[in-house]
Order: sequence, then structure tokens, then C-alpha cells
Amino acid sequence: MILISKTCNYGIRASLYVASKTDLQFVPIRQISEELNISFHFLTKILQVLTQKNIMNSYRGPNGGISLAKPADEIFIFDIIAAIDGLKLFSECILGLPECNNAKPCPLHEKWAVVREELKNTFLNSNLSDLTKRIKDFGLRISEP
Amino acid sequence: MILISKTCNYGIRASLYVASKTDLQFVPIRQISEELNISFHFLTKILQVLTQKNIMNSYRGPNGGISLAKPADEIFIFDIIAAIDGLKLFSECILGLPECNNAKPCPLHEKWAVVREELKNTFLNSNLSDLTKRIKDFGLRISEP
DNA sequence: TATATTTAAGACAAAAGACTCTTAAATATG
DNA sequence: CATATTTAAGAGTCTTTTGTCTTAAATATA
Repeated sequence: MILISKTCNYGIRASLYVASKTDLQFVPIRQISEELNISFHFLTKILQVLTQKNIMNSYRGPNGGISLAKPADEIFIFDIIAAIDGLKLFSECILGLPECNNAKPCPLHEKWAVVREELKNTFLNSNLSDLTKRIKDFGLRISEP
Repeated sequence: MILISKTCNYGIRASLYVASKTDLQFVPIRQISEELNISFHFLTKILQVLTQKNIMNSYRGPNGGISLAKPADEIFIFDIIAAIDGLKLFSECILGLPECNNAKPCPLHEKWAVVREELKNTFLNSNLSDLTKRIKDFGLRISEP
């Protein structure tokens, strides 16, 4: 996938799903995978990463599953992207050159750095609380019809 | 690679190199590949795509090579990205949902659509003439040291 | 025409990303 | 304690991307 990996896409959608299930203490991964049409075992691995990075909590056994490790307004899309895809998108040269910065720029650096920063701010300003509120208020979707 | 593929990255850098060699009628691919440290055969395939899309011309035999098919100020980074990676980056939903638009948006659509448009305009406003001028004027680089 | 040079094209290989399957560990509940 | 449920972890497979190698075709020049 372009911009963000498919793995990260799954991670974001699953996070939005978990954030939207405020009635359950833990949301089972099986339920998430079925609702969002994502391979169960694959999703398990993705959520393990988010758990390891203290974005989610997990609990085994009956009534177990996944929950947010923090209040939904303290988890940002940026955090999920950083946890799964890393920070390359927000730091790397668009031509892939090492040490591309203001002091030693590539010809696209100036323009790209502006957009890159905006991209970063967009994800930094998107938290799970606001997004799930939008989902509920406007009936938005996080999976295919 | 994130945002643009490595293939596309090579295509952009090679295009900038060709545009900068105004003294040669055709720039040999071997020369480009050595200067930019890109696999010769792989680069050949990439430039074939740009040739097929009428962004470059090619000529075989001694003194042959690659040249721009149009004036440098009429070739935009956008064209190269579109030719190699396609238009997905500028059209697809960031959550990968089909038919994500203003009428049927995903929760990130509104924000992402803004950044996506800016990304598109940035590449639409970057032509090979301006960029090579910057390379010459400021001694910028398109390859590793 | 013979030879050297250069791109074109296709088969193949390696690496990375996406996905599957199996077994282990933890936990609730009867 | 036995069983069912659920996540954890690791091995293995499939697909896409990236990169390599070989042969063919075109062209300039001696």
C-alpha cells in the first residue's frame, strides 16, 4: 500500500473499532477480525505490536480481548502509524537520500518538507475519541459494505 | 518504500539527471546508473516505462541513450509518479475503503483529502526545469555522496 | 559488411510484505 | 481440577517488489 502499509491500515481500523466499543471491557480479536474482514491471526500479530507499545491492553481467556491502554483522546493516529510503520514517513527524504535536510537538501526537500510536516500534524491532531465520535454522529464506516 | 516506490524514486532521480545533461543529445543509461548508483538493467526497465508514456525518448546504438520527450518545464514530478506508481496516492482512501468520498466518507476522509490534494499540487507544481535549475544554482544533489 | 555500442525484452532470483497454520500459555467457569 | 476460551509466539507460505542475467534488435562507424 502507498503512504501507509496494509498492516498499519488494519491497525488503525481495529483501533477505531475497539475505541467504539465502549460497552465491552475487552473486545475479542475474533470479533474485530470478523467485523472488519481482516485475517484473525494476522490481526492478532498487529495488535500484539500495539500492546507491546502500550497503546492497547490485552487479556487472555474467556471474556478476554483487547482494550485501549489510555483514554481514547490520548491515542493519536500518529501513534499507531509510528508503532507499526515507524517514523520514516515523517522524516525521510522523498528521493531516499541519506541526511537530506536544510543544510544539505535534495532538490525536492523544501517543498516535500512542508507537506511532510502537514501530514504529520494531520495525524498528530487525529485522536481516537474525536474519530469515533464522528463515526457515531455521522454513521461513518471503517470497513467495506 | 513509503509514499513513493523505490522504482519511482529511481525514475525521478534519473529524470532529473537527464534533464541536467543539456549538452548531450542522448544520455546513456549506463552513465545514469553509474552516477546515481542504480542497477543498470533495473533502471533500463524503469526508463522504458517513461519512454512508453512519452515522457522520455530513447535511441539505440552508439551515442544512443535517453532524452526528454518534451521541454523540461513541461515534465512534472507528478507525471513521473503517475507513470510509474499510478494515481492511487492521489485518489485512494487512507483506510483503503472502496468508494470513500464526500458522500460516503471514512472518518479520516475529510482531513486526508486536504493533505492529499496538497501533495498532488506539490508534485504538479514541480517541473524538471525548475528543479535542475535549483540543482545547478545551489549545488544540490540527487545521489548519495 | 563486420563490429562495437546501446536500448528492448523476457526469464529468473532474492527480499520484503502479507497472510496462514499450529502449538503454547493464560484465564474463567463449571 | 477439567474444559473451553482467548491471546502469544513461531514456523511456514504466498504475493509483490526489487534486482539480475541473458539474448535480441537497432544503430553508428570503420
